[in-house]
Amino acid sequence: MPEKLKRVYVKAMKMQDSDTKLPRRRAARRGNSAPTIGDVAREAGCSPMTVSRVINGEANVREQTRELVLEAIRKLNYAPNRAARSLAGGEQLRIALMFDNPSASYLSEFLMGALEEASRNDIHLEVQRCESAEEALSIMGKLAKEGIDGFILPSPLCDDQKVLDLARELDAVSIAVGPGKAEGLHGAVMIDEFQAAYDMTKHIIDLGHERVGFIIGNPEQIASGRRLNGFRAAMLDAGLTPDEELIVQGRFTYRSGMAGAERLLSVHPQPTAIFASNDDMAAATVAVAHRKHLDVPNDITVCGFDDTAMASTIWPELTTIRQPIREMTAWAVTAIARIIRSKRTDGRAKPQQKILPYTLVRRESDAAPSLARGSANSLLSDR
Amino acid sequence: MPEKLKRVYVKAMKMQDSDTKLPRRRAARRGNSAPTIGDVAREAGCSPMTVSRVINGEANVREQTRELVLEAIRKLNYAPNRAARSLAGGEQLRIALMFDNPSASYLSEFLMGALEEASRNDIHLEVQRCESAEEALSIMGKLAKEGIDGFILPSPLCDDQKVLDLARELDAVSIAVGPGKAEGLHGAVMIDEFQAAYDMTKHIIDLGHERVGFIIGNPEQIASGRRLNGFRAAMLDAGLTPDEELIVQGRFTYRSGMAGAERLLSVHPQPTAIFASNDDMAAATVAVAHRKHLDVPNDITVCGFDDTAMASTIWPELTTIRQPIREMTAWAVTAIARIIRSKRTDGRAKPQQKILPYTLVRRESDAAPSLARGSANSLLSDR
DNA sequence: TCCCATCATGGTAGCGCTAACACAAAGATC
DNA sequence: GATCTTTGTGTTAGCGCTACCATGATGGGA
Repeated sequence: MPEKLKRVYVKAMKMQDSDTKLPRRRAARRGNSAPTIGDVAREAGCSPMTVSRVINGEANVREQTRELVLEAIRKLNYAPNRAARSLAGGEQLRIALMFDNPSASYLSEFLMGALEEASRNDIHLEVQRCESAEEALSIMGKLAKEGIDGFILPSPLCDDQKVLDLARELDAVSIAVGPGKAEGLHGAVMIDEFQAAYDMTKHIIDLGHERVGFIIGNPEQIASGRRLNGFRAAMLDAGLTPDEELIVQGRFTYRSGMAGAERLLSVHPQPTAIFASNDDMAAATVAVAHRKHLDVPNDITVCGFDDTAMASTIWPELTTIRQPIREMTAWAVTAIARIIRSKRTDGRAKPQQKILPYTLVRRESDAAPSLARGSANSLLSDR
Repeated sequence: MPEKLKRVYVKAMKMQDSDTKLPRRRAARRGNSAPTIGDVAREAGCSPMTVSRVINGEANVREQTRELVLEAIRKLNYAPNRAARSLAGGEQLRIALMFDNPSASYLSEFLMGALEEASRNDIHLEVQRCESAEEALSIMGKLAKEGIDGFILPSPLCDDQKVLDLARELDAVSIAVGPGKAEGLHGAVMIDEFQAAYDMTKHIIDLGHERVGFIIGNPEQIASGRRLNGFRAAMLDAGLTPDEELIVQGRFTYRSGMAGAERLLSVHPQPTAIFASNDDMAAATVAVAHRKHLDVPNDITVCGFDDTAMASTIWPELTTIRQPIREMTAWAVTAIARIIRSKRTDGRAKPQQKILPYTLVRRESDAAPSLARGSANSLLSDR
């Protein structure tokens, strides 16, 4: 063993010598001299190969050696060079993150989750905005021709049948983020929309509300139906028959939320709570309520869904459901990587699905119904 | 020349031969066999080096050769391997994108601009969220120790003196995005906040308004003062003396916007227009106006600043100023790269500054003042 | 006791690309 | 015409890392 060590050292010394002879070469090549696997090896007294094994957590390294290497890494503050790694590894995954909804407040979460995970796994992420499903189709086609390995399709793209069809056709791996008909795709991450809506409804009921209004989301998105079903089920389970007059159609937009809220608030007796299928519509509901001089939450409880920036920007801040968007995209990225790998090895890979937990974020827009109910609308004070 | 070509061909053939002898090697190494620079060279009948030159747009390549190579590239659908490129290039820039403001609607634009540019230039981007200036400080310290090359500091981080001080101390290159005191930093990108506010004010005045209210932004951010000054200057230039009662302090938050709007709308005679220093405050102003049964824009014009998602979500959609956030971050990334390079070559680099053009986005929240002014508040119809 | 698995490690040969130099051919300069 | 430049191209030697095999040391079963 010492014999070998010596050999390594000698080689290292020789390299340094030749450096002295040709100083320009190395100095010019690498601007900042970050420590390499070789430096670590010299420090730990082993070969670069062993260091590589330790870094990659491979088996067959003696515990003692591993410790030595780890200490050397810590001492030199070594970090592996990604470029070299993926070059030598030979694997170069490219996956595209498509998104519609350019103003979606969850976009930042969405990007962050994907980005972080991609950089951790040396995956090249291509972020693609598209204004419409049609544009998505053409972009996907182009990328597929360039040989992209996978697509991440967030809602509402994964609600679009044409997009789904195309994704199925291409031989890239596609994963939906959000409640899509994942059939044909290679996987999907989502929360349990039904249960989340159920929980929120139950939360409202537990507060004491009996007349609860509901604004449905865009009928073209699958989430809308699931949320509505959750609402209905919770009402029924609480022994309350949902008043069909208090269930109105919306389209996930602020505008549609305003219209819905206007309708709901002109029903008699008025609902004491309104559960909107997303935050934009909930915010619109708050605005309409305020215009009618109803105080939120004292005269009326308003709850949203999604926990977008809107929810915590307006006043009062909205009680809503938070989706773990970041974890969802992170999972999507790793899942794609996993599927592609197993596809390259075994040939085929079975689709994966993941349901992540949501959170009911309670803020300031809900309260027990006021006792003096009915026509008594307390005037909103100026502050 | 034909003599040389032949040599190249021969070599290429030999390579293929050895491939045949050791088929596992290459096949196993690279999963998908993307064309390499060598394939292009063979196709074009020249050396890989020449192909490299063409790709990198270097001089000293005959026009005819360049065409040949370009055609080969097109034919093979070749795309350079990023990993190999940055490995061989020896340069590995790592820059951190710090951000506070987690709910900032411009975050997605912000990320997109940076991401795109970073991937174009093979720069490794590290996205870092921080909840506070303190956290930013500690993160920056940690990253600096890890040897990061640069920081991108968007507002409000670049308004914080401590952050600025730290950035100056570290030997990474820091660039502000937004109106910071860029002194000491290596550069800044921004729009002309003064002129933008001036233009918006002028737009409002040109509509016929004379009593224009203004809600100032967070006093700790430099943009606030500049926007205020722009407002004042435009009023003065139009021969209108700004009524000090109609200039109220805000803090860029929705809540502060509500308070400001309440104050402004209780002044007599009421202003016929309110210019809020950002969209959140403008949205709050719309909400307050609605609560007072003032129609926007017929009874009162409300304008914002920034063109965040909020501006185009609420109803009516806000007339506002759009900053070219995407271009700004893109510029920041390339500027950092440029500065670092010239720092490594010449030793020192002069700071860079860039002012990008903004746009006044006219939507539905502004109109000429109604003729029946004063106490006549037309009731808002239900739709 | 010998042989063959098994383990821990080292050596070698690239991954795809570019920096640096080499070199021949064609002008430019005296 | 001899020398120096310039121009267009090729050759060589890596960048930092990992796949693949080779090797030497162990250990158990024949």
